[in-house]
Order: sequence, then structure tokens, then C-alpha cells
Amino acid sequence: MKRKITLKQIARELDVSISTVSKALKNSKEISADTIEKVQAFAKLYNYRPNNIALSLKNRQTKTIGVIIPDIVHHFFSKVIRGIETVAAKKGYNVIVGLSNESFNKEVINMEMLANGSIDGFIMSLSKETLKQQDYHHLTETINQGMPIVMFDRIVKDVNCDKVIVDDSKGAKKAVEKLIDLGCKEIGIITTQDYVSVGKLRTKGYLQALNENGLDPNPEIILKVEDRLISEEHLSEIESEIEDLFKKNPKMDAIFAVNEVYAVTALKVARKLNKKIPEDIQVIGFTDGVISRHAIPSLTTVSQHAYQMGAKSAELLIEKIENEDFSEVHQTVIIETELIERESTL
Amino acid sequence: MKRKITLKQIARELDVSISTVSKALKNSKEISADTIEKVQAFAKLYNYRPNNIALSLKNRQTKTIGVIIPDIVHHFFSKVIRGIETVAAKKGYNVIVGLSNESFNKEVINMEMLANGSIDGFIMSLSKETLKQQDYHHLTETINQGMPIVMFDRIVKDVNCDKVIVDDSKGAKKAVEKLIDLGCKEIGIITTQDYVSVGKLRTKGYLQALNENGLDPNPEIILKVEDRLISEEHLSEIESEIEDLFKKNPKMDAIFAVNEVYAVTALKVARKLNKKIPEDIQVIGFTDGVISRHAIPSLTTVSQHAYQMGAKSAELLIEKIENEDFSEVHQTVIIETELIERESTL
DNA sequence: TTGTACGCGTTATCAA
DNA sequence: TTGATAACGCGTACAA
Repeated sequence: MKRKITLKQIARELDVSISTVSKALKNSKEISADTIEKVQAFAKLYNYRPNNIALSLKNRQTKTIGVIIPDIVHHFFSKVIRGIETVAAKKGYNVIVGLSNESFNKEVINMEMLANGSIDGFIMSLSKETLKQQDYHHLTETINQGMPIVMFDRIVKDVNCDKVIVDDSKGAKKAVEKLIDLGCKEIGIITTQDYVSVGKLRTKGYLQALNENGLDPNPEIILKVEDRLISEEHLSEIESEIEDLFKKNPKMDAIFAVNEVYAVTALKVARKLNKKIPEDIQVIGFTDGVISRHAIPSLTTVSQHAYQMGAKSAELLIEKIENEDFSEVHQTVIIETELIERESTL
Repeated sequence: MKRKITLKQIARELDVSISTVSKALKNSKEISADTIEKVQAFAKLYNYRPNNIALSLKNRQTKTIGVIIPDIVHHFFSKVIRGIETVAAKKGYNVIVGLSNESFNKEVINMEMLANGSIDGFIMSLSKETLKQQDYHHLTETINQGMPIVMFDRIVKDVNCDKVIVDDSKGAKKAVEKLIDLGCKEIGIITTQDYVSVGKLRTKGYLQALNENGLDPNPEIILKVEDRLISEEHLSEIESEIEDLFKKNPKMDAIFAVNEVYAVTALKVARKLNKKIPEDIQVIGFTDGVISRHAIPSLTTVSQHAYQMGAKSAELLIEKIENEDFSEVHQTVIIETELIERESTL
């Protein structure tokens, strides 16, 4: 029930001034050994801790990082957060999380809420709606107010800030090349609508790999799944789109999927149609999460190193926060993807 | 580059006093229409927003909730967070996340860091180490300082605070009864070591179901997996423990697993040993996450309604924060589990 | 060696 | 109708 103790209360109890207490707690040599001991003993007894809010106000920095992501129930994003949190904790920062839920409005509201002094900088990945509307005023405004931002994964070029991305295009290309190496001739892709930047880039890599290897892209086996929230209620609709793809293209001998859910759904459809994996059809997915690891057969995937993306983002942001000098130069860090081979490829 | 604008700056520009500006922005009728208009126009132009930190200091409340969990890369916990965040956002609260990573020390450090004014209350689930050591001084101390705590899932009775749990024992019992109804006679369990409270309770429910149905528990088919971090490097060791279980008990016709990973690993082992699911062995897991949903065959599970647990926790906490009167009465809310039937049972 | 005064940004009370 | 002042909790330059 008792409220936290303050310098003022200690000062009153001990009949000294507030500043004496403050100094004594910091072992200032301005203060006599006697007083120091007395004050520290008392402070310890009452478990005194300076009030973070007061410190924030005084120092004009909160030692906390704001993270805004579209969704937290998502292996990729939660792993990024873990990376952020680890680095943040190491450097004495807290992490405050805002969820946009893929909505532009929630993204804006969350940012405005946090930008008014609650945090020292943002790490964020854009919502689909934001990407679609191409409205980035909330980003540019906070940047103009001198608050650093680091964007990761779902970024946008026009905004002038640090960025951490994966080479989506190259990662996809490597995956498709792997399939080609394994002898596949008719490689299908299950991807998203074009406005999702990462989906577009992965499709680009897919096409590049085909071209450079003298294979003609076949529009019949390029499936751009209609947009809806991944993984929840619409799974069965996605499934039937994929089933169509399989049925109409019996000669297809490989699938590259731009995310886990599409990949594992392909697995499911294949099983339903009595196609053996990897013997009849080989499958590679993008994003290495629990679904891929625990799928049966386990999925070969392109790992984005989500943890490293988070860690790197946090490093960049904290560097900017603590080093005003760097505020003009922005860098884009590319995290290398890695092909993790498992059972869904030969 | 420009720093956020403050009342003081507006006052200086407009050559009025700070308090006049403050009142004008609040449409106080103490202020003349002229002044109000002038001030508001200026404020709008410069996009004035009150500084949250200053408000927190003044109002002695931060409007943010601290959440401490063992791991965020975990479907259950991230779903809880989503529930917390939704309710928090609706009531104007922010969510700050601390990860204990199953370590007692990190849990304590995180709490101390946040307890010094950064937040208005905690929502937390204990780390395994804390459960093991049974040291809860960090909880009781913060409670004594008047900061409300809501514990969920991995709770402990001795601590006097609001709690949100699932009826683990009952949920497990229902699952095992289902298996019995389906004709299973030799139902094995894959569970954790006893100090993990939820594992112990689920095992208890399993035993109850057997007893009440006249089945003798067979210690041979009760596997308490050695403790290690789920899901990461030690998967193959868990797998071989489970494989042993299967091989030594060929008559076993069902498995109840206390979490998703154990359940899906059982699936894998069964496949390896050419046991058909659900024809030869039926499987039910606890915790309804992506792994279960996307497994092939998809897993019948006991859903804990993680989202509701988070939402309820947030409601309880905010009620305590905003209603000092309630601070003495603590309640324990039990969220009903639900059996979600899928392909791994007949 | 200790204390006073000020500032961080805001609001509330009271005085002008 | 407006403004000065105090207070939230802290740290520090400067005065005593």
C-alpha cells in the first residue's frame, strides 16, 4: 500500500536537504562519510530507486524503444522482437510494443501515442494497408521531429531512415535455383498480390532464376493468392486455390511458396491428391518458422534470420539515439538469407 | 531535426503565459474566444501534443502496462499479448514487454527496471526457474509497494494477487475422457517434470480420467520428458525419448501430450514407425497453436483461449489500477478450455 | 560539507 | 480574462 519512497521523503526523515541525499546516494565526495553511510543505509532499508519518469523528463530521454508491427502472433515477428529485446536489454533499454493489426489507422494512432515523449525511437514494419495506400506522412513527420526510425522487412524506399531487410529477391532466386539444380522443370510459385513489397520481390527472384536458366515462366503456374489475413479463417479458401493450381498443372514438379502457410498448405494439398513429397513434387518455402520445422515432411525453407534482423535494427536505432551526429546518414543493412534444407526437397 | 514544441515555446511566440496556453488548448471558458482561437491555430500549425512523460510525472500514472513473460516466440504467449494489447489500446494504455527467457534473474531485473515508475501494473507468467526456485520476493515486494499484479497461466498460489488461469486439470481430463470414449484402452501421456505447475496439473487430470473410468494408470506409458527448452536444439533428444516410449509399448493406442511440440513429435515418431494416425494411435495435444492447426494430420487439441486470457488479464489489471478500492480483494478467473477436434482423433 | 535554486513539461490553484 | 506559482521527482551548478 505504501507508495514508493522519494528523495524528498528520505531528506525529511534524515533532516538533510534533498540534494545532499541525491549526492550521498551517488557516493559524491562532496558529502561526508558519515552522511553517506547514514543516507545509504536508510535508502537501502526503504529500497529506494530513482523514479524513471522523473529521470526521463529531466534527461529528455526515456531509454525505451517503440516497436510497431502488424501482428505479434507470427513466428517471424515474434522472433524479431526477441532480437530487439535482447539487444535493448543489454543496453539498458525497454521495449514497448504497438500492434497495427495490418491497419493503417492503428499504425498511425500507435505512433502518435508513443511519439509524444514516451520513447526515444521507433523500430517498425509497415502494415499491409499502409503499403497499399502508400501514405507515409506519419513516418516522415516523426522523422522530421527528430525521432529516429528503423524500418525492417516491410519497408518503403521513399522514407529516409535506416532499414534492415533481407534480400528477398536473391533469397527467392537461390531457392528456385536449388530446385532447378535438383532437376525440376515446371516450378510453380504461390505468392501474394504485388503491393506486398516482399511478395513482389520474391516473385521477382523466382522469375530471374527461371530466366537465367533458360526456363520460360509459365503464367499458369504463378498463383497470386487473393489478399486476406493469412492463417485464420480463410485457410480453406487458400487451400482450394492451391488445389486448383495442382489439378490444372499435373506436370508441375516443384513449388516455391513465399511464406510458410502457403508452403504447408501446398503440402496438404499434395497429400490429398496423392502426390508424394519430395518424390513427385518438391517444395521450398520462404520464412523459417515453427510450422516449417514441424511439418511432416519438414519443409526446406529460406531463413530470414529474424532474430538477427531484430538485433541489428535495435543496434542501428540505439546508435542513432545515442549519437546525434549520425542523424543524417542512413544505411540499409541487408541480412543474408540462408537455405535450410530439410525433407521437402531431394 | 526540430524538437517537439512545448507549451513554453507557444507561450513565448504568442507572448502570453504558459498557463494561458494550457487553458486555451483545453477550451477553458476562463480564456477569451480570441485567445483560444489564436492559440489553437498556432498549436495546430506546429502540431502540438502534450508530452506524455510530463503528464505521467504530474498525474503519477503512466498509462502503460508491463508484461513479463518467459518467451515471446511461442504461439500461446504471443496470442496472450495480442489479447492484452487489444484491451489496453481500447482503454488508452500502452504495453511494454519484458522477456525473462525462463530465467529468474532476468525476470527480477525486468521487474525492477519497470517497477520504478515506468508502468502502472504488471501482467506476468512466471519463468520455469522461478517456479523451480520458489522464490517470489520480487512479486511480493512490488505488490507491497502498491503496484497491482495479475498473473496468468504459470501462477503460484502463495502470491496474493489477481490470477487468470485455465483449468488445466479439467481440460486434460476432458481430453483423456474423449480418448476413452473413442475406445482407447492404453492411453499414454507425454508430460513435463512436476515443478512446471501446468504440466503437473495436466498430468493430474489425465490420472483422474483414468481412475474414474476404471483404467489403471500404467507407469510405463507416463513419459516425463527431461527438462530443456522446448522446440530448439533438443528436438531430436525429445524425439528419441518418445520413440522409446512407442517401441516399448506397442499396445499403446492413444497419446495425450501436454503441449504442441510433444504432440507433433509423437506424430512424427508414429509415422516413422509406420503407425497410422488416428487409426492405430489417436493423439490429443494441449495448447492450440499454429503447429497443431497445420500439422498433417491436423491435431485435436485442448484450446486454452490464449487471447481471452490476455484480454481478461488486462481488464482485471486496469480495473485495479483505476479503482484503488478494489485493491484488497483478489479474484482468480478460470477460462474454460475447449476441445477442438481435428484429424488426429477418430 | 551542505543547502539553494533551477529546469525538464504539464496542470491546478490562486492572485491580479 | 490572464498570469504567477507550486508541485510531480530528480540532478546539478553554484552559493553558503
